[in-house]
Amino acid sequence: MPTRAPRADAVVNRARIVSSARAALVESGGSVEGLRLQAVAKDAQVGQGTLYRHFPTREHLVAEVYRQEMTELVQTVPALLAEHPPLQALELWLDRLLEYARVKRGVVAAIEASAWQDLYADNEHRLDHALQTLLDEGAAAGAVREGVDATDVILLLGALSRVPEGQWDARAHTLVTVILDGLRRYR
Amino acid sequence: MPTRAPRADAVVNRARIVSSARAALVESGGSVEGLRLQAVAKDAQVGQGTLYRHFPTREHLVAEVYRQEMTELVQTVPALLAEHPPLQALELWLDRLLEYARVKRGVVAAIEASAWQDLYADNEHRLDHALQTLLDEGAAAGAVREGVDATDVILLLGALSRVPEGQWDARAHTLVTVILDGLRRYR
DNA sequence: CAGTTAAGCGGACGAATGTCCGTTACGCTG
DNA sequence: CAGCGTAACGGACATTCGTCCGCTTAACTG
Repeated sequence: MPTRAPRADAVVNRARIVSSARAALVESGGSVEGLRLQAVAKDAQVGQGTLYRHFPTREHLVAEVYRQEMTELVQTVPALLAEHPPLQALELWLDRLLEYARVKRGVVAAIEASAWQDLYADNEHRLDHALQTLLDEGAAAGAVREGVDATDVILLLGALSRVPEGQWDARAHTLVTVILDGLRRYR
Repeated sequence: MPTRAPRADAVVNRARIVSSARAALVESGGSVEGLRLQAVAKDAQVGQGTLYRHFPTREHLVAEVYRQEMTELVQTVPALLAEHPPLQALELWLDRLLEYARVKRGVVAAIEASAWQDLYADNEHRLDHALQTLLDEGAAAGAVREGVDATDVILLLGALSRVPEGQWDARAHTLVTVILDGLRRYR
């Protein structure tokens, strides 16, 4: 039962929506809740219904905009674990997340959203799975506390998406440090 | 230059708006972003403009709904500090916050909002000040890390307002524990 | 009490969101 | 290539938000 490929016009429209959303996110400083979907549809030259048909919620749209970033964050976990102890791997991974989020503020919001909804059709972008791997390896090594799962951490990392634009440098690293230290297992 | 007292009808309308908002929040499980202001105005039997005149944003409205809770959380800090070491006082205070938030899910959202806007006319409800006192005393005692301020902690506590209804028991205490342990200063 | 002032009102209005129905046009098949 | 099925479309519509203007009325003063 092979599903038919999307129509060519739908593929083009979808790409145009994503492109317009990406530009609008840059314009709004990565503010997902400030993303005006009507304006995105207009800029993409599609009707409003078309936008919602492709992306049922704004989270779906943002997740698609940042698909590449999510993939990279997920794919970097095995290499970090291969080269570093689990806790250090976790720290380096969080630093990488900070780098992404510094430039593209919507990434954290996309991560938050993807923790609660299955926004991608495959596991390649399941950042919660990747993060869970880091936590599991850390716990197995006795360096990360048990009883915390990836969703908990994503909830906490959500704080990053709420830092005002002008306070990123003052707060972001501190937040991640507190979270990381809270995850440590001290003996 | 004494300011005139509010008119009697305005006082009544304001109280009706708050009462309707409180009921609506209970109905929606404390979801602030799901609070429909038009419905609140209608239920309160006031015009839409009247609602916005009294409460310019939904955060102002929610802050008023939970004014009593905020006062109690603020006022409990000196007593906790008088009877316990700072870190333990902080822990007990966070436990108290959890109790409030368990029953009234909008309390954390009100705290979040009040960290960024001056929503109360006095300092009696400045929860960020109260929390800062706990952090300062803890740092002075060498038990809480330095370089973290109340706003950082409030950002992190924002995770609580995003825990889905059915997962509170599974996650809330863990989140607060991670935050608290991240705030500790280990030597 | 009457007159005045301005606090406070209601709801019309435009913008934005999300839904859905009639129409269009893409892609497949014979 | 023509015809058919249906994927996909545009945009009207109702709802909600937030603003603002003309009107109402509460409160003060002489």
